Amino acid sequence: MFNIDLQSRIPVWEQIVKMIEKYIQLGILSPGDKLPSVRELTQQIGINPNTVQKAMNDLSMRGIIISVSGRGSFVSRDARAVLLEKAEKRLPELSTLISELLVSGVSVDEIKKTVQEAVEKTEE
Amino acid sequence: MFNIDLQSRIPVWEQIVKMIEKYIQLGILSPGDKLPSVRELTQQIGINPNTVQKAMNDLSMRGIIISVSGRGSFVSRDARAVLLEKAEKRLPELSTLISELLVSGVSVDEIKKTVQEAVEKTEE
Amino acid sequence: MFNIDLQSRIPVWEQIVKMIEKYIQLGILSPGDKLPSVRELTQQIGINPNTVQKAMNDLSMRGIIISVSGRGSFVSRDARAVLLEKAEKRLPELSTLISELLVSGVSVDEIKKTVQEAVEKTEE
Amino acid sequence: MFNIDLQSRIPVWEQIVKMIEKYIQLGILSPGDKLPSVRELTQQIGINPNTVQKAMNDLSMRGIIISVSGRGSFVSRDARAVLLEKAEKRLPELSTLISELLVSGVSVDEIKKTVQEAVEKTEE
DNA sequence: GTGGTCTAGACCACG
DNA sequence: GTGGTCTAGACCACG
Repeated sequence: MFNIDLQSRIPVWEQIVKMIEKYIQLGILSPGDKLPSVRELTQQIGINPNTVQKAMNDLSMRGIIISVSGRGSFVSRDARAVLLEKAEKRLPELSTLISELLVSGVSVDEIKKTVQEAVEKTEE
Repeated sequence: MFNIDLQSRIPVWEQIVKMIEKYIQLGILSPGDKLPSVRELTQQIGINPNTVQKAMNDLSMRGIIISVSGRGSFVSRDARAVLLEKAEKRLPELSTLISELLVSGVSVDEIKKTVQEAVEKTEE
Repeated sequence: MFNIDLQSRIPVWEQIVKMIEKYIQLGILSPGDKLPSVRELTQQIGINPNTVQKAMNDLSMRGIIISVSGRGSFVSRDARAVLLEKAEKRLPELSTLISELLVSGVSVDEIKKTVQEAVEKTEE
Repeated sequence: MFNIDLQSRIPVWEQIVKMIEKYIQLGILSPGDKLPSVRELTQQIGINPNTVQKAMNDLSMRGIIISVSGRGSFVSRDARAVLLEKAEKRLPELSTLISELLVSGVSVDEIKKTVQEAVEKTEE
């Protein structure tokens, strides 16, 4: 369930954050659902509790999950809204990436084809 | 001429690399042209010489520039080819980004609009 | 009748204590009145019996209620006096909060307005 | 310079956050100023580096400081604006506290006197 | 059992 | 030297 790459330049705690966000976006985790506990995730991923805790803390501070001491962590009501808002803010990244590719000599056709394929593949 | 963001999570040396690559791609620097010296760049950007050196080493190792000791660094003949090849390899990044945006709830229309605008803006 | 916020950082047992104190202060519960049993409260609030018990112990220890084994708990004679004494001790909290708000740049007017409104709203 | 109470129910990292916020609000630290390094604070306060790091991370995520790896942490441009915004959100706390005191039997006069004194003391 | 805090300390990339 | 990441593990209050 969790594919963590310890060699990646992306910190492990961020990878955990991304994974959980993805599960929420895909509807595998819905608002109100209980997340696995820090200890469970620790065992599943085979990693230190503090690293998991850091991921949970980040999600909690951004209002994506709500952590209740002694009870567990739960997907917040507006988790998806928060994630959508975050994604909207990433649209400039898309602009930048496309500019860079074009300037490097990648053709418009190639870019549009890649975009189209990504859209189709995701919508399945 | 050099917009370096010290607060960015991208290392300064990588930002310098990107800048020089961009100048080459835009034709501001052409094959055979002499690059400013490490000293000049250091002063212009107002940064540690080692950082500039690291950027130059990276460009040199990838065959984008050729450093001749005692004479300076020059844009290589096949600099643009190297950069195109690198860009082609970045197309999967585009796929990934689009998937992530879609999964987060960003609409296909919004993405296509952003892509179109970026293309038009760059082609001007 | 009991608004318990499980997500609050304030422990549930403290929230129960506050609620009961409030009922006494508002005269909904008067000296000599019998409190609902632990069982009743447990069901009403839908929470662990130990948590309710902990709240009762605290109230009992501070002389606000008197627990008679086998008979139940009753509001003590000097419950209100105890609560007033406790409140007087909280005046420094008020000072601290106001200082913090002022130092943060909140205007004196805004603070006085908030104070006035709170007074009027409570006195109704 | 740092009064940390290890016995307090407020976590040490939060106490550090509060301290730094206060210095910014009082103008002892101004936008652009460099904060002491994690290691310096660690020694000054006599506490574990991770605890200090946690405080810095919190300030950084809320946009109050900007941490530049390898260079240090700096007070952000809009640090004071962020702090003011946070304080405005705390005005309901003031309402609640006053209501609670009144309901407990504290007189309006006593409350207004305390408010007035706090204002005068802070404005000196 | 649960999340949260804290210590002690190693290691990393960057500048 | 700097911030950031991570491990290993203890302890706490709460429920």
